[in-house]
Amino acid sequence: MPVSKQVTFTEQPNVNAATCPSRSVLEHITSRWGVLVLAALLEDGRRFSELRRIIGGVSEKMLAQTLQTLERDGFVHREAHPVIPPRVDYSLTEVGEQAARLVSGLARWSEAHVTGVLAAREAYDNRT
Amino acid sequence: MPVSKQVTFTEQPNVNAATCPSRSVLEHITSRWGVLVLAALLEDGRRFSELRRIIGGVSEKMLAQTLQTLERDGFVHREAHPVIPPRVDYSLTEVGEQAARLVSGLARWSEAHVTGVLAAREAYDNRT
DNA sequence: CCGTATCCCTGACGATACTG
DNA sequence: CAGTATCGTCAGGGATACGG
Repeated sequence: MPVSKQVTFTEQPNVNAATCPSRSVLEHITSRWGVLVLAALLEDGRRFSELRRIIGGVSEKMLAQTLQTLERDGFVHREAHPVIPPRVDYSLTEVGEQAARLVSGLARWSEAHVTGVLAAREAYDNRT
Repeated sequence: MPVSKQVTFTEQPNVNAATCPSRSVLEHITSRWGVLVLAALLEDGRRFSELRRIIGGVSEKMLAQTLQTLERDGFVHREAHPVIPPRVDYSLTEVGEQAARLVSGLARWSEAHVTGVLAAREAYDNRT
């Protein structure tokens, strides 16, 4: 790749970071709650309330929104059972599982290096 | 991992998503400009103005802020040359290169699947 | 050239209340 | 139980101006 080219991940000229469509995919799967939802579903299919409990600190609104976004992108399958009380199961699709494995790998890498990063931060802060 | 456990990536009980320290690492390397900076540096060391040009649409403020964050975390090495006019070179550290390869992989995966995702979105929107 | 400082605004997010 | 609706807050990020 020539030096003069922009970094766009699309190989198309004149497509900058802001308008690059793959950015939206990346943002959805690496979002604050997207990562945790994918990780939770990677282990097993879940109900809404299960997800809410397993992922600590997520509001109903954000969980619903995250699940809708991931469903719309084709990463999550939603199955509503017409029973009383309502029951909805969420699971990963084929591509969703690929995505989940990738972000999960990134998360595990972060976890493995968090000590070193914390040390680096302290060293950085302690230098005048 | 037992079903009853929270998803925290730390294996520590009572540490929820919001306070999990590895989240901050993940957020820094997957941030809007973090991804693009790492990708740009993965190819080659860069000067500030080079990065600004290569990454379209980034403000000086955000580029400086992103580079500082990544430097503080120990992912980016900053070398200021005491010359007139000022010249500063940025490059990846060892861990920074690992991080860059991972996020770059995720970015390439996103790029490869963007067509399918776009189709999924349209299908989702067209169902009543 | 390489940033820092300031202002300001959008939109992400949480809290709360309500519905099928 | 599984959401939707509404409101308020506040931090991310752009624009601009200025400093070393």
